[in-house]
This record gives sequence, structure tokens and C-alpha cells, in this order.
Amino acid sequence: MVNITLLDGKKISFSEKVTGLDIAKKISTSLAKKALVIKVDNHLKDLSSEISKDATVEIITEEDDRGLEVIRHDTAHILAMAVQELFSDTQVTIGPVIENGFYYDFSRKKPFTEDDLEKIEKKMLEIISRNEITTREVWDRKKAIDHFKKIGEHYKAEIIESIPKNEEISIYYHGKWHDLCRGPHLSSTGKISKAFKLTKIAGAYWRGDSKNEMLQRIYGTSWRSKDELDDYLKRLEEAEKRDHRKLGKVLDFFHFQEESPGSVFWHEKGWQLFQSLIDFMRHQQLISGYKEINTPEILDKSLWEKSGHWEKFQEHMYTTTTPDERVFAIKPMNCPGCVQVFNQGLKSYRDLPLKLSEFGRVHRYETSGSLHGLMRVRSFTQDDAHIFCTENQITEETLKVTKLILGIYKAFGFENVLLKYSDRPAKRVGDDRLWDKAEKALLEAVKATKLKYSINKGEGAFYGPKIEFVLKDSIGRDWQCGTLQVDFNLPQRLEAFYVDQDGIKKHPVMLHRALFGSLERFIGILIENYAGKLPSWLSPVQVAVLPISENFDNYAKKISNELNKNKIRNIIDLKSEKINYKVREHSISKIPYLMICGAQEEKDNSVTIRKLGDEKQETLSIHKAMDLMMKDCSVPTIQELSH
RNA sequence: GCCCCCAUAGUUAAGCGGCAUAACAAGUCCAUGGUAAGGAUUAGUGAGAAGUUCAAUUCUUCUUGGGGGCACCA
Repeated sequence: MVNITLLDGKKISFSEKVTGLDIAKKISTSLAKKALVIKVDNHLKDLSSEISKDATVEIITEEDDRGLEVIRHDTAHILAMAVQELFSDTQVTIGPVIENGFYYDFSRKKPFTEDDLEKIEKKMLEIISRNEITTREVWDRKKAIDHFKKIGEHYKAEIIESIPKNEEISIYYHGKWHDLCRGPHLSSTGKISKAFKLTKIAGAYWRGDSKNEMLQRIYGTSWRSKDELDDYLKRLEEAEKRDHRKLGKVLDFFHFQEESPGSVFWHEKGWQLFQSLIDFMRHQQLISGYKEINTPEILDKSLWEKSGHWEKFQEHMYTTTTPDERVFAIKPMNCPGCVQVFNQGLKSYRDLPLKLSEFGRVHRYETSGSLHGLMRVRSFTQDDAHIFCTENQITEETLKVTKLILGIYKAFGFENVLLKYSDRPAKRVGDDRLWDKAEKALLEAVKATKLKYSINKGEGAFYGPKIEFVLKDSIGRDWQCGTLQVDFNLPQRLEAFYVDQDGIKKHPVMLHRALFGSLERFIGILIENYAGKLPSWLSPVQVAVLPISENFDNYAKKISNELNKNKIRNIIDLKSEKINYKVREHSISKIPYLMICGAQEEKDNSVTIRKLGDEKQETLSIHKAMDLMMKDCSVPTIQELSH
């Protein structure tokens, strides 16, 4: 007697062992048709797997996301199958499910081409049509290793060797083709959705290690139906339209060029945006008790040796030798410079916490392949600050920083923020006792924020553990922006002291923190988040003044002057084009307000305002128009933005 | 850094082993206008280096930069 409990609590009894399919059939024939896999006591299993003792069973169909994942996994399998049918010189390795699809890594001397992808897709469709039956076998470990070695599948043999001893080695057959796999799988290839597409070819290291061979990865996406697939492809297209590199060019914000790979040439408009963000941040920091400083870009090698950067960070550092043969480094971080400012004049415990902020431009040599528009550059500006405090102040100061960060992100509409806590890396400076202390203090502070956090082992900075503030952008990518690090090391190495209550000189603790992280990256994220349609306070040009014809140029100039007086960033378009043309042009360049000046307006000292995205217009007196602009275009505070 | 792909006018693209195209943008002229492109006209182009060839923008090699990934990371 086998008693099966279904998810809704209903029980079905069978006189002997049953398969998942039997159970589905018992419930309804339509369910049996739709069933893909089953979940037995929390383990996903094949539909054909036998259940011989009482269990809780869930029948999973394609409507379930877990069902879709199984479909994707199967699609990855037939991708491998198709590739091996077409290209016999190919070894298979791994092929997992990822967000929206799957990939499979292959080892083959000759690279796959775009044309190959089409051939492979055709072959995959053929395999689905052949409706090959899936069977599962459990093999002896040694037999499996020998077998895969014999047929030249050395990667598979290596995988089996690394499977924990207590796990069984399961082999799946789809017709004659077979692969090592944990499963579960659909009962035949005919059940696989035809709504898939192979999307790209890429290189990927075996086991993700750059020391290993580079394999060829084929990515694919797969969905329940053609409609879902088309939807997905459309979403990708939409995301592409928001690409900050494209918009940055169209909106005339910035450019890159060969002579300085990974460094931004900011154009007038992009730089204005940059300055608006700094204004915003400067004001917030002032309210929060920070003092702004600025330190040199180039500092003698000896200081970097002292701080530990020379030893631990050199691969990212630009250096320069002067005609007198002194070696300098261009700063990759602001901290050593900041400590020099702290060290001027003896500090008392009464001065702590001392918060020194700096909009510091740092240079880091990054590998060429990692560069990506504004998101990953070689020269960037941090909204950096170093908080010198006592051990007892760490938690409180961390909470203050967190609050400030969340407030600032929220002001831009980023409400989805995660924390990542990273502890000591292999490459580090300082005594492990100090690390124990720093990690404990920071982890406590993380817990005190009551935010969701994940732990990244060994990913801290070389001088201290860190938390990272990760936000999601409009196309679902995670970006690390803010960061906070607890540092007991640099104050010692760079001889920072304060005099405590008891009259004894002690080292302060340093909290390194950045909120936007990199201004450059943050701007990239903002452009994509707003699809280029920046809120008016950030928009580089806030108003375009458009005369209806040349006859009203002078009146338009008067309006423009009025805007200038009120510090509203505006342009005036005196081109001899029709108003239709001008409205179109400036709408495309995403200027928040258009002010139209014609006979009517000149007559009663007014302007007609058209807001970006609206079709209606409103005629206001100059006075009222200026009030509206000043209200909507000035740099706000967090408090104003958050409602 | 590694694998694959790409490089044509200010921008987006087309094309060809033998005069290099189009659209938009820019300039000039006409039109003087009321909310997403008025008309005419002018000028402007194959990343860099080497090779094959009678002839290279086109084929080959290298360099540089860019893109998609991997690795690395703010």
C-alpha cells in the first residue's frame, strides 16, 4: 500500500508502487498530458520515477516556473545532442539553466559561427520532432568514469570524479544519445517547447577559472510559447534602446575615444548632470555633518608602500616617473590622502567622529575586457568619505551611513536595495586579530540595519571587511554602488592618532564609504533607469525657448534672460524652422519644458509651456512661469524627493 | 587579459577587387509659421600599418578601439 498525499491535502492510495505519471492519470487525463515532472517530498523527480513508500507529491506542469526550468534544462540537453550530431569533434561539459534560458559549454578546436547556430537550431527542432524517449540509468562510478574517458569525454569524466561519494551517478538517454545529468528530465524530447532561440556564442573558462581552457559557450532562451518568446525578445530590444552608451551619444552627454580607453570625455550637458549630482550630494552631506576636503591626485610611491597599496593593489595602479626620477602613483583610492589631512594637528576624542568627504577622481587600470561604457571605467569620481571614529561608534555610524544611502537611492526611485557583506580576502594587510575585530563590528552593524544581506566570503578590501549596497536597474541588472568598509589597518599604517579621555594616544577606526560609489557609473544607471528622460532638476537643459518665427526672436531672448536670472538652464532656438519642427527636435532631446513665444505671448507678456510627454499646453504669465520653473528645476533635498 | 564578432560622412546604415551610396544632422537660399519633420540647394566619408594584386574600402596579417560573453570589479 502506497499512500500519496497531494499538495491540497487530498490523499490517494495505490496497492503497489507507482510512477508520477500514474498519479497524474489518476487525478485527470488532462493533467497527465500536461505533467512534466513531479516533486516527491521536496525533490524534483522524473515523471517515470517510481514511488514505493508513502510520500507527498506535487505534479508540476509547464505553467509552474519550476516546470519551465525543466523545459529549459531539456533544451540545453538537446542543444548538446544537436551539436554532437552535427560536429563530432565536440566534447560536452556543463549546461545549466539561467535566468530566461540556458547555456551549454563545449570544448572544440574550431569556433562555432553564427551560421552554425541556425544549423544547430534546425537540428534541435528535428530532435524534438523525433520525440526520442528519455530513460534514466544509475551507473557505477568507476564504470562511468572509464566509459566517458573511453569515448573521449574527458570533461564529463572529470565532473564525475568531483561528484560527492554518497551521490549516485545518473545517466540520461534521449534515444541513443546520453549524458551525465542529475535530472530530472521530461519523458521524451517531444515534450520540449519549440519556442526557443539560440542567442549568442561566447568564450567561457572551464570551471570559471581563467587558468583553465577556454570553452565555447552557446546561450539560448526558451519559453512556453512563441508569444512568450517574442515578448522576451521585444523586452531585450526595449532594454537596448535604454542603453546609456547609445543615449549618451544621442543626448550629447559624453564620449569615449581611443587615446584614453575607459575614460570619459564629458560634454557640456553630461558635465552639468554630473555637477547637479554633486550639488545634491554636497548638500545632503553638509546636513549630515561631513566636512569636504580635496587631496592630490599624484602621491609619492613611499606613501603607497606605507599604506599597503603598492604591495596589494599595484596591478591596478598607474604610475608616473618625473624628470628627476621620482616615482609617483596616480591615486586609485582617496584614503591615504585623506589620512594626511586627518594627521594635521593633534586630534582629540572630542573631534570624533570626524567625517571628511571628498569628490575624488581616482584612476585604476582595469583589464580591457572589463570596460563597459560609464559602468566600468578606468578613471572615475567617487563621492568618497572617511569617518574617523572610535570602536564604540562603528555601529551607530554605520547605521547613519545606511540611512543616508537608502534615502538617496529612494530619491531616484531605487527602492530595491540589497546588502552584501564581504569578509577578509586572501590578499590583505594587517593582523588577523584586527580582522576579527573589524569583521565582528561590521557584521553587527549589518544586522542592526535590519536589511536583507548576503555573505561573500573573501571579497573584502585588502585593508578591511566591507558591505556593498546593490541596487537593481531598469533592465534588472544588479549594480554595486555604495560601499562601506571598516578599517583598523590604515590608521595604524599611516600613523593616525587621537588623544583619548585618559590622555593616551590611540588609533581611530576608519570607515570608508561611498554612496553613489562612482559618479560615472551612477550616471549610467540613471540614464538607463529614466530611459534618458531625466527629472527636470537633473536635466542638463531644463527649458527650450522657441519663438514661432523670427519676428519673436527678441521676445524669446527676453524670456531666456529671465530664465537665466532665475538660474534655470535654458537654450533658445532661433533656427528658421517651423514650430512643429522645433517641438519635435527638442522633445526628442528630452528637454523637460518647452516655452513657445509668438504674437499672443508677446502681447500679454506670457509664454506657452509644453511639458515633455504631454500634448496639452498652458499659457502662463512670465511671473507665474518663472515660479513654476524655480519650483520644479532646483536641486531638491532627500526629504523633498521622497514624497 | 581570454574567446567570438565588428570598424564606411557629425550620426545611422547600404554597397562593390576597377567614379563610394542614402537618410538624418550641418551650411546657404526661399518660405515667416501656433505644438512631433515646409521646399530648394551645397559641402563632407572606408580606424592605423604592412602584404597579395595591374588595381584593395573590399582578400590576408598585425596593431588600436568598440560590442557580446568569461575572468576581474566601483
